[in-house]
Parts: sequence; C-alpha cells; structure tokens
Amino acid sequence: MLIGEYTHTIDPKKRLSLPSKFRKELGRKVVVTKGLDNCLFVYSAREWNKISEKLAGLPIGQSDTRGFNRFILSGAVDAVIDSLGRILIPDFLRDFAFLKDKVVLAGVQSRVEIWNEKKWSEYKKRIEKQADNMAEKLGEIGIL
Amino acid sequence: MLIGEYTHTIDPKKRLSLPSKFRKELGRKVVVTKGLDNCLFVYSAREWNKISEKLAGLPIGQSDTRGFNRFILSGAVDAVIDSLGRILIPDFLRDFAFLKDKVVLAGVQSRVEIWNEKKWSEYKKRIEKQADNMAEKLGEIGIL
DNA sequence: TCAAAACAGTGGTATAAAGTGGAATTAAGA
DNA sequence: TCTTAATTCCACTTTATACCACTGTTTTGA
Repeated sequence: MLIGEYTHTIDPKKRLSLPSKFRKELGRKVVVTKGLDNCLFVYSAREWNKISEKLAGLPIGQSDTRGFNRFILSGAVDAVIDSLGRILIPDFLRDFAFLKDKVVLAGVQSRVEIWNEKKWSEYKKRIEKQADNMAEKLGEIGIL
Repeated sequence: MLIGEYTHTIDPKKRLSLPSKFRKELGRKVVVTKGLDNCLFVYSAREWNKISEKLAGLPIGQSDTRGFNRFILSGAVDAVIDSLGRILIPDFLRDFAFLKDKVVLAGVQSRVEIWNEKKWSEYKKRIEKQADNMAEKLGEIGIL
C-alpha cells in the first residue's frame, strides 16, 4: 500500500527521483501512464500486468472503451529506476500533466500519482472543503 | 480503547512524543493521517489495515471516491515509534492541522487525535455547549 | 514522611541516508 | 567525423534517524 505525499523536482535532464519509501514496493521496473484528473500514474510492473489484462478484457466493439484503451495504452511507457532511485519522464507525459520542475508525488493504494505542484494544491483544497460530506460517506462504509 | 487528553510539544525536528498511556495499545508501528475537523488521526497498524482494505473496495471510476482515496491515502504516513516513544510529523501533515509547537493528543476510541491546542479548546467549548442537546439525542438512542 | 528509584517528556549531538546537481562516458544522428 | 543527446557515475547538501543526556514528576519502600 503506497501512501504519503512528497514534493520533488524534475531536473533539466527529465530525471525525477521517487521517494525512497515507495521504491521497495515499486520494484526496479515501473510503468508510467496518463492518469485521471491530469496527473500521471506510476505502477509497478506487477500491478501493470493486472491492469493491462483487465483492459484486454474490455469489448473492442464500443467506441468509448476503444478510446479508453488508446488513452491508457498509448500514454504508457516503461521506466527503469536507476541506482539512485530516479526515473525519466518523457516530454509528452510531462506536457500532459503540465509538470514544471516542482512536482508532487502522492501514494494512492497501488499507484503513485505525479502532479503539477500548483494543480495538486488546488485539487487538495477543493477536496478538503468537502470533508463534511466525506465524513458521512465514511460512516456509510463503516470507517469512522 | 484509547482515552484521555494530553498536551505535548512538537520539537524543531518534528518529533512528537506519544503519551505513554497510549503506547501499549498503539504498538510500535502506527499510521498518521488527515482527520476530520482539521486534526490528525493516529491508528495502530492493525486498525489501519482494516481501513485501507475498505478503501481498496471503492471504485476508481467515480471522481468523488477518487478524491476521497487521495485525501486519506496521500494524507497518510507510516510512522515508527522510537525507543523514547516519539514519532515524526511530516510538514504537510503539520500544516494541514495547523500544528504549532504545543499540540493536544486526545484518545478517541481506536484512534489518537492530534490537535492544534487553540483549535482544540475552541472545539471543546463549542461541543460542551451542545452537551445538553446531545444528552437528549443519546437518551433517544438509549445510551444514557 | 522522606529519600531513593523509576519513568515520562524534552533537548541536543552524531551518524546515516535521501535528494539534487553536475561531470564523464557512451551511444546516436547529421 | 563532429555534434548532440542519453546514460552512467560521482559528489555535495540537506534532511532524517538513532543515540545519549538532562529535568521534573510520580511511585515505591523503608
């Protein structure tokens, strides 16, 4: 289970160091892909296999699942974590998520999300304001 | 069952000692996460497992449960209680709960809550005023 | 009742590790 | 062949972690 929030920098060589807390669970080979809400998702190779299998199970006949497949798969790249814990972020993914030098890495279940720092803080603000509604939701599923 | 209220300090190195009364029940590994009403929740590893399993069951397709997952999970960190009973509070959690050097630790059922001292006293004041109303409510459901 | 011991909370110091920047080496393209 | 880009390797700075010391309070036993 990946959790936590970290702010790191993408250097001019497109390198981004993953938080050391995440490395063990991610393994050496990961997949970076376009995520929802304009962020990037990073999966371990193992998790990615599960996802791609599920995607393969979707009916190709429907145009929306076809589009979803293209979105996820064409946006995905393999990445190898180097000896110092860094991966390379290709230009098209950097641009997709509007990443500048400062980015936020967030652990969410089995994936790591990479966010533009500003977009993340805006998103967080919006989410945290809904905390009251959330409390009710928590009650429904018996968490609190 | 964790009960009681204690005032401790977060030192410049972000260390916060947990009340010794809480340590046995919490174990050595805990999880700190964003709570409701702008405080932090501290769970034992055991309790956290229950929560994260429930969260994993939520669908990723809906934007509100996505946000909810991000709020709880990215807002959480593993913490190890050191030999002197202290944990580290990362910056983003300290900021979320507006924690200054003096904080209040409150035992509430299976969790410990960490509060900004001032916010806690204000919150308590508000709650205590509502105590009479609450008593009726509790009476209705047969607690008192 | 008083002294001794034990413990809780706080502060500081030393060591290790993480994150970042840059250089050197290798590969690729013009 | 020369230039450019990509990859590997090394070094520095900052932050986190472990360790030790001090103070005040509580508990214990004579």
